[in-house]
Amino acid sequence: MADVAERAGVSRALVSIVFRDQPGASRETRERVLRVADEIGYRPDNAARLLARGRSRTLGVMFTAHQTFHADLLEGIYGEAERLGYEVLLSATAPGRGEAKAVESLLGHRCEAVIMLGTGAETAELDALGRRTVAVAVGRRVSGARVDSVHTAESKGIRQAMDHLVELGHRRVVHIDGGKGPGSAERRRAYRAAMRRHGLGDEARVIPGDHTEQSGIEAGRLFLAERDSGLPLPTAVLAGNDRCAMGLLMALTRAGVEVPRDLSVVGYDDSHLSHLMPIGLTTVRQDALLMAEYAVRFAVERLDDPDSAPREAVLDPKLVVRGTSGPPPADG
Amino acid sequence: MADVAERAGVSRALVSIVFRDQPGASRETRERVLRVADEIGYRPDNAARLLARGRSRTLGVMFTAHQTFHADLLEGIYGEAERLGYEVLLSATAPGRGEAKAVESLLGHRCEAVIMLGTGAETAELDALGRRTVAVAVGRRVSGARVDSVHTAESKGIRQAMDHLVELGHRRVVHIDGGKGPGSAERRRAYRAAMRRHGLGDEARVIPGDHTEQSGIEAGRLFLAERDSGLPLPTAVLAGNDRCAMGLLMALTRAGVEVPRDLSVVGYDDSHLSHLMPIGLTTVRQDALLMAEYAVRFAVERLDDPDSAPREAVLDPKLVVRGTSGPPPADG
DNA sequence: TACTCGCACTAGAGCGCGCTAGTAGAGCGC
DNA sequence: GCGCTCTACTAGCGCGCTCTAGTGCGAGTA
Repeated sequence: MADVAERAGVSRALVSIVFRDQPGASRETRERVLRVADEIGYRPDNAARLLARGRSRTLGVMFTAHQTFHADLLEGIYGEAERLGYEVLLSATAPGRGEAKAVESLLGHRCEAVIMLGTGAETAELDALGRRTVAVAVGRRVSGARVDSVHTAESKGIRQAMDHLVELGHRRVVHIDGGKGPGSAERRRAYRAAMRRHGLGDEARVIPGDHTEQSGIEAGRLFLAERDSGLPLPTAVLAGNDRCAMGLLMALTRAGVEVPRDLSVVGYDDSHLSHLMPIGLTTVRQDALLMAEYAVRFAVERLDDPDSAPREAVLDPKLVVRGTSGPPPADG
Repeated sequence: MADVAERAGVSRALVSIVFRDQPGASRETRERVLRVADEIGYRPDNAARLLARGRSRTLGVMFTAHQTFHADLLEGIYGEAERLGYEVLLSATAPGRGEAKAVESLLGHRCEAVIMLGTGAETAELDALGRRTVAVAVGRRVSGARVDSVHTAESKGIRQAMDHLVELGHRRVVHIDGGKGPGSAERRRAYRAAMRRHGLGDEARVIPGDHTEQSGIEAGRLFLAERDSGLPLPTAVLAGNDRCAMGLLMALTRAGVEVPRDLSVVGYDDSHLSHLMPIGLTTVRQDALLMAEYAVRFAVERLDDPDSAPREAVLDPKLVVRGTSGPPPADG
């Protein structure tokens, strides 16, 4: 910076003004400074900038590497953040790298806020984080913590899916649980409620799982083992999310169970994956773009007014009927 | 920091020593400082740290949000970086956010090196970047640029896949190109060479595409349209990568073309996806973990010795035969 | 005793910027 | 001529830390 100033024949302060696009420099000086900077390859140093300014205008985003829905969200986050003049830093959770680590990394790099995609953290942990910094949880309902949240009305989505299945004639509808995954508790509850509402309370069955393909595969194996020992297959399965649904589909199809003839499958997320099955996945769409926008806006607005009450955006999901759902088999 | 020093009755310098885990502080002072820091919630400020230290010990990683193979790589990168005492910052490319932007963001945050997963940049751009900072390209061969690279021996992988297909009896093997995607040029070349070697030079056919599901879908549509106008289907397709293969599979299966009975499909990457098709995808495995380790090590070693010549790690890929490849139809 | 040595600790410069307070000079009215 | 304002620019402190060059002190050595 000093070099630039000297070469351009101005003070360092003026160079600073030029690079911050602030008024107080004439048109020609501005151009001269920029030209000189370009010549000697000067680029303002972020660390020093942050230090001097006190604010980083950077949002940290924690996500899970293999969660395809997160990739959808990321795109939206980048867009909205740019529009509002914020930078985005990413930190992934992965096997061997827990949420705490990912968040520490973000905070260590001076993010002013942390947006957590699909966190599985306890309310108390979230609250602690929310008190230490600005935090937004996406894809999960949070109550009693100093954290904004953006999620879809899980119950509505599940209800739509259940109505769809029951209308097709299904009765033995099983739910594969999402474990501690975001939204799981609500989905489970909504599933139970819907079953009751349709007079199928006795048929309700929840299989523990999580939001990975693996848990879908395991559930599939379980069903097959049950069938082999004489029990009937469910006629429809409501998976915890699309990845789980994909795993289930794979396990079933490999074993010769035909979807949706023998069994219907419904996912949740409408992630990229959903279009890609040979027969499209019937699923519940969450509007990733809109969720991303809300998340960023919540973070930014709370930065401007840190003491406002935690907010919650609840978006309406929408059932997308594709090829994996159909009438139950005649003997079902 | 000053607060901590005062409360603990020591100088700021000593607090610094304690937090950097450096020798020069007695056991009890160390504990006292840490206790005090904990009490008042002090955490060292990264920006100031970087500024003062001159080094950030942070690696930047550019990746593509929806590229599942990148997620595999990320896990490996985090692991190896941690082992070597480096932090990792992520920046995604996405629609509306090009590579240049992603890289600028990383550099702006003081990453000492940039690891680019699957870059489509020109050699000249890479060279310019390599001169400005330490850069490593993963998944793509780079020559003539001041950049280290890690990739698999594309030609070997393609050759294995082609040998496999020809051995099964295929002759009309078509290649869907990966466009400007990493490794595409080599794969295309290897495909042509393999066809010639098998005496099928006249049958060689490359369809332009890229590394997305969409391009697989389009290729599928093309094949189907050709079939409808009386031309024969290819008997096997070598896709640019797994995502492309998935798209192709979807398009074909929907149209009633049965894989591998009517047509065989081979992918490239052995990403997460490959296991998930109802019939597993025959594909060429790239060892993501090993690639990640090489990438990180190259970056770190070049930081220690910036003037060393660019290095290249070429790993051996391995054909993984699953369910999408079989003998060609009798009339093929 | 006088000296070196090692350990625990401190003073203070400096990292590369942003920002506040201030200056120089041009233009204007009276 | 004077004071006034406005624009274009500058001096220099401070952000929170690291790091070099020290100081002081007790133990070991000649």
